[in-house]
Amino acid sequence: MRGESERGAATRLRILRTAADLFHKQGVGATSPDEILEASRAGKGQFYHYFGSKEGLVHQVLLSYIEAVESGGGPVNYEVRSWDDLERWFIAHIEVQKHFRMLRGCPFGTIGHGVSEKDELVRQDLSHLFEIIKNKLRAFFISEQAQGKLTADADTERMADFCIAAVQGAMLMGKVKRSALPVEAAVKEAMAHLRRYVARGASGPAPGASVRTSRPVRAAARRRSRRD
Amino acid sequence: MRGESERGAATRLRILRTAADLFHKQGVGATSPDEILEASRAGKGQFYHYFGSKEGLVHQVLLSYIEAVESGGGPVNYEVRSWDDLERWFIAHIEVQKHFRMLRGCPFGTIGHGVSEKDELVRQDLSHLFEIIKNKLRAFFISEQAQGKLTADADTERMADFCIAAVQGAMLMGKVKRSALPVEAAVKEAMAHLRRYVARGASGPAPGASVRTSRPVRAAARRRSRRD
DNA sequence: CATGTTCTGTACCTGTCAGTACAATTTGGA
DNA sequence: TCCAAATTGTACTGACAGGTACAGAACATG
Repeated sequence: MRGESERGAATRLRILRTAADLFHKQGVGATSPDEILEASRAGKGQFYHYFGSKEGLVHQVLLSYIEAVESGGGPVNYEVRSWDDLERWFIAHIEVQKHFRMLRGCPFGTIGHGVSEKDELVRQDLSHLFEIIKNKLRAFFISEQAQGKLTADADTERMADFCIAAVQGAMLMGKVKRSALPVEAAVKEAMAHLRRYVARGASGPAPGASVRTSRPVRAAARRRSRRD
Repeated sequence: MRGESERGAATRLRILRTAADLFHKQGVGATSPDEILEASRAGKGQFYHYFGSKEGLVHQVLLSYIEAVESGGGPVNYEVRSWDDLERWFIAHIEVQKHFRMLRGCPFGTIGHGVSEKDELVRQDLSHLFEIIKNKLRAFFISEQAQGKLTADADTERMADFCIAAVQGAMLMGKVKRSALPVEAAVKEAMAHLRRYVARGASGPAPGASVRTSRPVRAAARRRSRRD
């Protein structure tokens, strides 16, 4: 017998998913191994067998997030190829938050705010994760720029940083105020700002102004836990 | 003898300030009363005499933040009366973060991300705090609008929400990446966006483009703890 | 200086934290 | 079938969490 059996992999994944959900709900610090184990119906044995320590679990959770961002498995699609895609990317975050009745922020941001000097490894994982997201967004801006569709003053790196900051800040406000209004306000302004970098007379698809709910996001969010 | 003596008030304030610093540094959940008490050289007796519980302490810390925002005691000036004031408001946040070597985020945001459903009182305090800040920023936009200095599509409430979200998100990214670059990028884009609401031909002071360090902020930040 | 009040320090309590030890059980291949 | 590795549950540990009890010290006023 070598490596991991099917049963083991299932248990491991069950713990991982439960942990991710609890971390998102109440933060890493406020979540004990015991709580995760009870919710995932597993024992201490498995936990330390598969993850070694709580920090190891957090690392694995973040790796799974990175995987989801890169492969598109999560409720948010990071493959942005048009301005409408970008708008959907923004709105997807609002939808996820609404799905949890405005009780939670962004899972990445929630973990990020909990890091201190002692959690250097976690910080690096998160930094990497945000860097991946940034580069995905930036790739779109660069592509547009290469086609001459952006104004001269557009800075693709700054634009990507701005997108992420706006979304993170918006979701924090949504959680603190338990309201979607500030989130929608911030996202709307952010999107308006980015669209102003579209060069006039560019032949790209006309930027639609309507803010609609993206269906795929809703469906994906529904897949996730419904209880809080 | 009635009320609080001078000595008592001093101890109380010492605990309060130490707690605020530790909460900012490592979050509420990761800070124990014992740790606060040791750092402020006080005993358990005082702690529960003055604050009743840890939650009571958090409440008092947030009240002191509200007071600082309203009276202008802190390192950030929330009395915005010009576009340059607004730019200084943005930059002040970056300066505070730099002062702590990019190891911390915003004190409000750090506490905010730690709240869960169990901390409803804390959440309300924070919501109130952000509302005050929002209204201070909004007051400036409304004033500009009343003078016909804003374009027709400017929405003062959304603009204020956007300011706060941008700053909060920017500071989170700064902390996670331990770099001021994404913070400066996000703040620059946010400021550029807001300035585009300035009506052409308005007679207000010409929006300066330079991003300089505001001296008063530096001095105020220096007053705070230097150790991490 | 008598006295009740405020202020302060220490000892202690119960529960939970992250983690270990280890035995029991299941499993897949020879 | 038999074995060794993989998997699982339970009991236990020292450390620390938030909080209480309480006695002693300082203090303002009569």
